[in-house]
Amino acid sequence: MPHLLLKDLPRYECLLEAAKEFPELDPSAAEAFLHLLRTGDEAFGVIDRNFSRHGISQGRFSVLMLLWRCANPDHPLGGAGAADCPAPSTPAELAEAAGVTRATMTGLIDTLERDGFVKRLPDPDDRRMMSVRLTARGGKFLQQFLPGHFKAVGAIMRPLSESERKTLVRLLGKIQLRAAALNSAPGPAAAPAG
Amino acid sequence: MPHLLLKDLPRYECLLEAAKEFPELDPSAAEAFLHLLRTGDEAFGVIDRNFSRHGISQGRFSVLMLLWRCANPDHPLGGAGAADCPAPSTPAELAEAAGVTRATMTGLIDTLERDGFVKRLPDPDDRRMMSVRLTARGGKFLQQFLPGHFKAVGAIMRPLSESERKTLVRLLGKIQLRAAALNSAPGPAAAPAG
DNA sequence: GGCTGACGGTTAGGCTCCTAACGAAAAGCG
DNA sequence: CGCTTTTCGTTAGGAGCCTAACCGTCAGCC
Repeated sequence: MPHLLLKDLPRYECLLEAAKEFPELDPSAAEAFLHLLRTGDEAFGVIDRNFSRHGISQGRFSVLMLLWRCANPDHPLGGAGAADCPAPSTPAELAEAAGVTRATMTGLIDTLERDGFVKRLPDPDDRRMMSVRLTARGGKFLQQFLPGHFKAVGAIMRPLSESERKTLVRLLGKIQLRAAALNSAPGPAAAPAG
Repeated sequence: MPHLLLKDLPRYECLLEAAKEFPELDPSAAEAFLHLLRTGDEAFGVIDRNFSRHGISQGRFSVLMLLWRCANPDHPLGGAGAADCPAPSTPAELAEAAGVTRATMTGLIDTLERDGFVKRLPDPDDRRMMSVRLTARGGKFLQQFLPGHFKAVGAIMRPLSESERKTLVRLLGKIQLRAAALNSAPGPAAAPAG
């Protein structure tokens, strides 16, 4: 599992107390932040257990989904919208789409190829390039794996009503936008006010 | 950075489309789930950049905070509430509090001790045990690091109003509870309906 | 044509996490 | 007291991610 997070989060009263000493500490922001990371971790843990039960990891799953979309352009799943779908198939494109480095993608493809889920094909036009394809075995694996995966995702979100889910997505979207801006900003610790 | 996540999330319409083929796929659940992981990742990325700027990691930070609470019991920060604070100081206790294995904690303490932030002391009563203490240098580091850290956390959450933060925490709490239950359940992929 | 620069995939080495197993020390029990 | 079981910290080995550097190939430019 990913990050490392304190098992017991500080209580809100403790944050209030600590804010007296650190004026930079915004108690409600810290509380929301800790809950966000914590919940994301816990939710990921559920599907990660499901992943490892089937002998794959999040990274490998992402690659398979991207390649699956490429193999079956009819399927709307697997990444961005089908309309602007450039069907990533080279390691560099896959790395870009999955948000990892090319080096990491090499390793992922290595193990996927070793397990027979994908295969590398040399590009006839550009001898630098490779084309990665999903094998029949890889496609079969996804067909068997996905129902359980979707079921698990549904189970996690079951406590939320439809309107609550909408609200959650809206609030998360605000944070995500903000965080993306902060992440791309080159500045030091302090953040621009805008 | 931790997980690996698709850079471009599938759009809601695509999920709707895919649900026709996979009846197990709950579109709104999948959308909320993807946003949750994605946002958590992005938010973590912001503070992780701050961490690496100061030469530490999330794991090392957690250990320092836990030890800091132990060194200054007056401080309300650093972990669970101050009331039920057993002041973790042995590697096993730290591992339990931080939610990692003892083996991982050994590695974290190794590097922290190498950098002079903590030191190991043998327990006079039980020769198996060690006591880990924050050094003056470690405390000084935290005093210098925390304001910027809190500032970054505040910056991430700035787009949300106080009431929105409350709502977010409430919704996340529901998911967290559910995910924790699913994680501790021994069953296979499918989840109990309750 | 030949040189230089950019790009594609890979390799090497590091960090953090994990599981499995170890040796030393304590605790339970005859 | 001896024996087993538990607990503590550590070590060994693996997976996934990263950055930095590499080599082969393509493209621009004289």
